[in-house]
Amino acid sequence: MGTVSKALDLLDYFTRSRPLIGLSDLARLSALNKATCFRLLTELADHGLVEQVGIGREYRLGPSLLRLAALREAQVPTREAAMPVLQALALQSGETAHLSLLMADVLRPLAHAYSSAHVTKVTMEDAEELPFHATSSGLAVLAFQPDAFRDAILNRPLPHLTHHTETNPTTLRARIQEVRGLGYAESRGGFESDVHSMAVPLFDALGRCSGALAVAALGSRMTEAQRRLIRFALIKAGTEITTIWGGSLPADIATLWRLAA
Amino acid sequence: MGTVSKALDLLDYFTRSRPLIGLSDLARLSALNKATCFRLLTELADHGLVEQVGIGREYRLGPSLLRLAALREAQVPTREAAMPVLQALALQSGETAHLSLLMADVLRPLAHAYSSAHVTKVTMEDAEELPFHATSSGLAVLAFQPDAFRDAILNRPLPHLTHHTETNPTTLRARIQEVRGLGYAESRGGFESDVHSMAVPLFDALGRCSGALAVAALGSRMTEAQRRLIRFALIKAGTEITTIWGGSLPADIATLWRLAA
DNA sequence: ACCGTCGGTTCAAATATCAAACCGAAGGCT
DNA sequence: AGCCTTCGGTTTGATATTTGAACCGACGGT
Repeated sequence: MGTVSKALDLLDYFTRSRPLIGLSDLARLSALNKATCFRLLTELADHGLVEQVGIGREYRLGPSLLRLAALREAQVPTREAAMPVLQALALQSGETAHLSLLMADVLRPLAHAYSSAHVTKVTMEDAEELPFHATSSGLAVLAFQPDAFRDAILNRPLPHLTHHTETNPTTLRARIQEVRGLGYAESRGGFESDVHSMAVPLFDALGRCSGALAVAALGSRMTEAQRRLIRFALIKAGTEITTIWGGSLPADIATLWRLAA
Repeated sequence: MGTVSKALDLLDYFTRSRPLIGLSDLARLSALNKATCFRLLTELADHGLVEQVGIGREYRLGPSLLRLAALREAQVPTREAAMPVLQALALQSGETAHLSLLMADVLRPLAHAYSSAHVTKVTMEDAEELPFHATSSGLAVLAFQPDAFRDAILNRPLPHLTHHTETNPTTLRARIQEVRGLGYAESRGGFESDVHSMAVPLFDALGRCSGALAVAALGSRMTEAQRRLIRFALIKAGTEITTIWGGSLPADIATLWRLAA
């Protein structure tokens, strides 16, 4: 692994639940030498990607990220453009809606919107990464990736997260094939017990499936009528976001979704 | 310079006016070997900090930046929290308002808001960096930095940008001292001819001056009455943003601003 | 068919990383 | 107070990685 990767890996240790990390902690977390870790952090800090909160204190993500992200959004409007649709989806479905993006080879939640229809809801603040095999978003995205990518994902170890997690690559391939045939994906408690979710793929201006849009609800609320309603709302919202992104649906999906509307 | 710095420097070559860069171009721009540049880009791409638009095509900033920026904003609300105040400032002043942040050792514009009061306005899209010595924001920030930082900035070469740019370190020190005494900074055509701007420092929760708030107008519109109005609006908005950020004003500035209100 | 340039790859020579030990300062515990 | 641990940060010399120049094959223009 290259030096740059080591440095960039450090950034991923900062999460919502662990926003501040000291040098020694980070060295332990990353299994890097403390001296190396220090040098990497210093270089990251020189560019404003991390900053130190005090003098001789912990590190946190830095302000340059805001600027780079704003630049990215200016060129490829992604998050801001999708937010209104995401909020409408949460409102219509009465459940938690979230949007995930494929970042290199991991799927990460980027934005979410809650409904106030129920006091019990699926929260998204804690999720850092959505496993492909155990979430509806993951399956939706995987169904529209090149074979090599899908194979690479399915060939690495697939952790059991709940007792409902499907981890058999062959079964998963079949489920993914099914997703292509239906135009949406579904997961029942594969990521978190009691959470039932449905997702549709999103396509960007390059024609790639670069993310997924999902609605997650408590399993107990997922009646047949509710599933129909969510599927309908997802397809509508998915079409909108793909359009806003300047993307276009694969022909078969376009047909499927048109019929569902 | 370390490997990581070289990689991170690459990110700064992407701008609003040059959002897509090919490998060879970037190698030339950065004066890096093409092989090195390629490897660095590949590592950046593996983490989603850049991405390739097609196959064997140009690179652009990647989606992971959105996620990291969202994480930073979640921990240290900066941009989103200041936007409403910034917009109100543009409205009140009838001119372009902008907010800049100190990122490591450079001052960069982070957000701006326009007024529709005049069809001629100062635009901010193109500015990538605000030179400390030639902008009101730069002077405002510099006035509240540790001596070592100020000295480091003033000791490096200070480019002439217009025929009004002040580049004499001694004179600049005096102007900075003046800024501390007034509680705001002013610049007349030092960055761009015909642009007259005023700025106040902003303070974060760590007590540092980590940015500046400015109003920039065509020099011809900067009447004495207008300057008074803008100074008043800036002080009000600056107080608000510092408060929102959980920061507090240095005692002398708090007094100055209270008297001005 | 030629030329220049593109993105990407290869292999000695130069440079950065590693592990371990060390430093002064700060905080907890007895 | 005194002791002990941990903190952020620095140094060392052996080792592994990065570097840079030349080199591909492919593409587009002439």
